[in-house]
Amino acid sequence: MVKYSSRTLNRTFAALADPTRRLLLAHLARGERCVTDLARPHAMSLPAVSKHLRVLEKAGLLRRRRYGRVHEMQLDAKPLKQAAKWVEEYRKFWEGSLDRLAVYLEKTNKAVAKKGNK
Amino acid sequence: MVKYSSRTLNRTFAALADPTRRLLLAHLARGERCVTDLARPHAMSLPAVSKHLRVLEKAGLLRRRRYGRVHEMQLDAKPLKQAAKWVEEYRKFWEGSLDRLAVYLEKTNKAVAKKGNK
DNA sequence: TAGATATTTAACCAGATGGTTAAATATAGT
DNA sequence: ACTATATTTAACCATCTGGTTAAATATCTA
Repeated sequence: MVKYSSRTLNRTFAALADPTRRLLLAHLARGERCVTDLARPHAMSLPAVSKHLRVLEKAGLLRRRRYGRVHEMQLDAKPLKQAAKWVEEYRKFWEGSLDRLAVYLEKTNKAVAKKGNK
Repeated sequence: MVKYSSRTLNRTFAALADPTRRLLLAHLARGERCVTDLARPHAMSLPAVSKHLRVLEKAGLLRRRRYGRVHEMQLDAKPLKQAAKWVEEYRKFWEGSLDRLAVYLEKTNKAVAKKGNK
């Protein structure tokens, strides 16, 4: 068993739950970018993107450095490591999904038989 | 590159962002459970747990079968597979984090030198 | 049929989220 | 000093979220 910080997982998964933020991370994965560059491909205002970046920052998924008026963002994937570990705990369950389906169908049939029909 | 359904990832990550729901999944991983059993260890009302279960269900993370008045829940981890794949795309970034830190420090020093101090 | 049990639905509430526009702040360039 | 650029902050709004309590629904048991 791995030890997880609940708050960290909350923030990490919540940050990943938004498609704009996942795209921002993907862009960051291709190098540091300033806010304006990161915002350009998104059909939304700059303040909206700024907010998304702050969410990612609070989740520890990016670091910010200021060079004059320009804020340079850098991906920090470390929180994803914990998230990945958490998800991996369930790997055996999706890998065994066919066996599980068989059990499911068997049980269903029993239940149907018990009720007489449908 | 893997193909992801954005909606599925939205729902999966959002479902995982709540600690109550993560606990419910952990309990489900130990076998099927009815709503009352799942609710017992949680310090909240039954309708609250019922809502959480519906969120998990809509995210495809559990299947529900009714035996009379009892609803039996079963973990379905398949959506986690996609989530895991998405996260894994970033593995190289957290594994290379030390190299990245070195780059970071070097750049910082350059910037500091340029500005003269602090 | 009456009463207990399992679960959901409804109505409500406070606070978070994701967006907007307008204004403020900070820096850069002329 | 003025103007342009990069970014945030503020104020606002609609919708979602996570909880509550009370009532409805469905089923089981006596």
